[in-house]
Amino acid sequence: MKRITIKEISKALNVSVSTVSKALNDSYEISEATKERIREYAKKHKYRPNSLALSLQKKQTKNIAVLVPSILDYFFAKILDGIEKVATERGYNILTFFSHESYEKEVNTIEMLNNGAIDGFIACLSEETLNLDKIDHFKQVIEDEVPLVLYDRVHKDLACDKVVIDNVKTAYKATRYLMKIGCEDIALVSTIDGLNVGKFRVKGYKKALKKYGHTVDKNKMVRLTDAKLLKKSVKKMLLEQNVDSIFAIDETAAVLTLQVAHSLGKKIPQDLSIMGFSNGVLSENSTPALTVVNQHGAKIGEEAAIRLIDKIEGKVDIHDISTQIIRTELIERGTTYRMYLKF
Amino acid sequence: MKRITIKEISKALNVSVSTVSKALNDSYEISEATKERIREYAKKHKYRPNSLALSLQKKQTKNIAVLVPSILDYFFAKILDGIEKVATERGYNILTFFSHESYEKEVNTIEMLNNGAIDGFIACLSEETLNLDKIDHFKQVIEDEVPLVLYDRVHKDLACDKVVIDNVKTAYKATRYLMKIGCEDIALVSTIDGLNVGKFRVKGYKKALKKYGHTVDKNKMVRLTDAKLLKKSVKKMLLEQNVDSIFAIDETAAVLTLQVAHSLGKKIPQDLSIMGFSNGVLSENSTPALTVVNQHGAKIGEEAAIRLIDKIEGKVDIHDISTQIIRTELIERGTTYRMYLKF
DNA sequence: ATGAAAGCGCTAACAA
DNA sequence: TTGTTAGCGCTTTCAT
Repeated sequence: MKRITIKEISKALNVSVSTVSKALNDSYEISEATKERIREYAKKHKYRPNSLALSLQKKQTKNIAVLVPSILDYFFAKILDGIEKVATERGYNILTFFSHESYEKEVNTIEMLNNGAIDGFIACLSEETLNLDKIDHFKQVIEDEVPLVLYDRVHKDLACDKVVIDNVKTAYKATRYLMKIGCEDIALVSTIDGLNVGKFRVKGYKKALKKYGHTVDKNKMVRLTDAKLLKKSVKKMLLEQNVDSIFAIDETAAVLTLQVAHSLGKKIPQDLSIMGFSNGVLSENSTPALTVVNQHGAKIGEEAAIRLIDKIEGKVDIHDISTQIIRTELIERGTTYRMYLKF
Repeated sequence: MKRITIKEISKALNVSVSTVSKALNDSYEISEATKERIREYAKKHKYRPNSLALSLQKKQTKNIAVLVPSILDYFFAKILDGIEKVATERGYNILTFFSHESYEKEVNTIEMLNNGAIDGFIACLSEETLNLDKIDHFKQVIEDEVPLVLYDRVHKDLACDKVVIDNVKTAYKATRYLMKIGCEDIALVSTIDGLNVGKFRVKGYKKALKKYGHTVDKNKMVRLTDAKLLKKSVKKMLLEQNVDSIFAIDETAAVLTLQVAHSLGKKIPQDLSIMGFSNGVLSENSTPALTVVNQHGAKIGEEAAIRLIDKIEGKVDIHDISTQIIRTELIERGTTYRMYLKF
């Protein structure tokens, strides 16, 4: 059965299109009798207003675009889930795009969409974009006054709303916690050294070490993207260096570190404490379960969506930009040994 | 800077809107000189055609809706990733909705969208929908002749395209493999007994047992949704029953089973073999890594998208419906002990 | 080679 | 209370 239009209803019922439109929108101008007649006919023929025509007219689509580096990453999945939740509640649909860390995909997506197809953007910069340091496509969005909210991986030169965590502070907290429970030689392992957030975490780690009189030792920092190479390096470090704990600043690093430790026959946490970052399924289900600093993915997504929609609906002035910092939390589980609790 | 329209260009250049339209579409009717003038002006003022107006006119949105039970499930994330890949390649955007296994959310989503907002649906039935056995909302979509492709969790009464795996056969294969490598007492653990796919897998398991002369023993089947209860039951089973292997028909079941086995001090795979289903991050990163029957999530998504878009673009007749069965594969890893290889 | 006009489906200001 | 008309931004026939 073909979809029916307002025009066809008007013809069938011998009234004008505007009468039909008003009746269907329950306008006070139309008599109850006419309304009833029209409603009945509409219902019978399963009338559904064409959303494109509405959008064109109202100049708003109720669609928002969401750019995600990778949906296979649990942290981003949680963020997207949070975004979708709020969007649905507030009557918006989300168009999702996975950049797979490609600058080109990111640019293409934005260019394709920045033409009235959506009411706003929620995005996380791809790794390549960050490395290339090319952000003109986002600048264009801002210039066009299309609402834009960046999350997690942001850029200081982009004057728009942001929802992030404090990576430096969180890493600082995590490192300090390890010292608190008695660790003396805290190593660091990272598979995300190419990301600004990764660098921030290293910064926080170093800061904490210095603050409490420890020295930063290059030999106790393994920062590699390749899993095999990283495991090899961690193994070497564990064998050659004096290390009683490891701060793995991303989930992959944590899992790999745990595997190396197991393969070396280390008892976790007695022989070695491990602190993870971000609370994914892997961290939760490892043996032992990982102690981590958790970033609330869902919350990040929700806040980003709230902010964006507030902007879209004019509840917040388009020029009023803010950076929202979502709190992180330490979850103590099985990979850290609490010798005592200092300070 | 506000976005510019074709009308404004026409005014500025003192030509008609149709001339501008044709010029921008590189029509042969327009002189090169005029085209150049118009193109230049358009470029200078960053003209972008309004996609809504185009959609309204062409009666196609280049948007497809994707319904996913939960994006936090790695298997579904892979499927969505596959869908997005194909959609992007073929110039379509995807609107994503997460039902969180809610019938109501599913119905609302479909009703909201079935009005020209999208060109087609790709969906996986929610658990609640399956249990309620209410599928009128999908029937309506089919009746409206809006292209629809169902994946993974489908329904026999829905006459539309489907992309699935053969759950019975795959479970049969997995069970038979365990027997092949020498297992005599194969138990089954499931956390998805509420799903039709779960029931199919149990069926395949039983079928294999019978086929090779084993008896189906209720005491060796644990089917519970709650993690705590399930672990307790599995533990009990492992202590009281004679079991040399376990077929965990979903990833959660596999992980929990592994945890119980560890807690009981079982050596895996020497004391107990475990076969998982679906190859998620957990299966890959467990210790030991799980032997699993893998379902190719990305492939499922890609095929679903290809089929849908072919339907949308009329490359396939709307009434020509098919069920595509994606092959599964056994990945042998660390949780199965190969005593020998029978048959 | 260019333009006028109709139409996609709908809303809304204005008229009757 | 109901209808006429213009317009959202664009494409496309049909004139010119």
